[in-house]
Amino acid sequence: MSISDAESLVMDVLWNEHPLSADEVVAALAKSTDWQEPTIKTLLNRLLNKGAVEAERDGRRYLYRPLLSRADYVHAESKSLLDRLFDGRVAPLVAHFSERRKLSKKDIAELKRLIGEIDNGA
Amino acid sequence: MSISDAESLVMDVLWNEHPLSADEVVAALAKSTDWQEPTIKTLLNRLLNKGAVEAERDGRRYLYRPLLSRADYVHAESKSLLDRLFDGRVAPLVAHFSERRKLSKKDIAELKRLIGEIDNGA
DNA sequence: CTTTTCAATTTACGGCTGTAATCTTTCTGA
DNA sequence: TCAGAAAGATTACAGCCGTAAATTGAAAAG
Repeated sequence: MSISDAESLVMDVLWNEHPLSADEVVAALAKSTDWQEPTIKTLLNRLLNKGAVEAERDGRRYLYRPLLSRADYVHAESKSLLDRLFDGRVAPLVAHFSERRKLSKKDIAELKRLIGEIDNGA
Repeated sequence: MSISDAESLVMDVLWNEHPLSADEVVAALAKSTDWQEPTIKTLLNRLLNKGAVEAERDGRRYLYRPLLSRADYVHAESKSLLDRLFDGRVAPLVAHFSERRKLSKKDIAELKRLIGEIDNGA
């Protein structure tokens, strides 16, 4: 039920646009990786077996679409990190990056806005 | 140079207290895992070979202490997640948890405090 | 000095992952 | 209808990981 790093790059393509044929996935990944076509076929198959994508027949080929949502994936990954390293909470992570001076201006501005939003019940 | 999940539990013990003998590490992990002693010896050795811990002879045994700091480990793990999923920034992660209503009162209070601190140059 | 006994090191092994080649099936064009 | 091509499915294989047993080496005890 868990998705490996390589598999998640395939999911990225499908989250971005779907349904797609295997060939289209291969074309999209040619830009960001140097994987051969059979490699990507393997990854699609593993994702199928895991139930992370589904395939619908379209003539002689299949069209793939994600079953797992990107938001759910992101959440599972993030929660796992927070649980392991930050007592399951978000604030200690922010504190860590703040201590290391790794918050950008943009981050700080956005955090302010978020806190403001939350404050008036948004 | 990267530390696996099982290895990180061993590091946790050493970050908590060091130097420790292998036996002491085994004793500490007996509480949280059901690993056998040889398993933990293996993990200590792998960490040694990776340079994540060092060992100092003490009679017939060794005393282990971490070379990699917990803060550096936490940072590397967190940065990797942020890079993969949140465009390398902290704020989008906070936004994600906010959208999912996964920020505790405690989180929100602490975030407010952090932003306040940053604002007057702390 | 020899034997026993620990602690550490080496070896083991199945499963998952990254990476891919090969085989099989099924359209499609001749 | 038969051969060639295209797509998917199966098989491969080395490295890492979780988990641990077996071996070695050195210290302590007799």
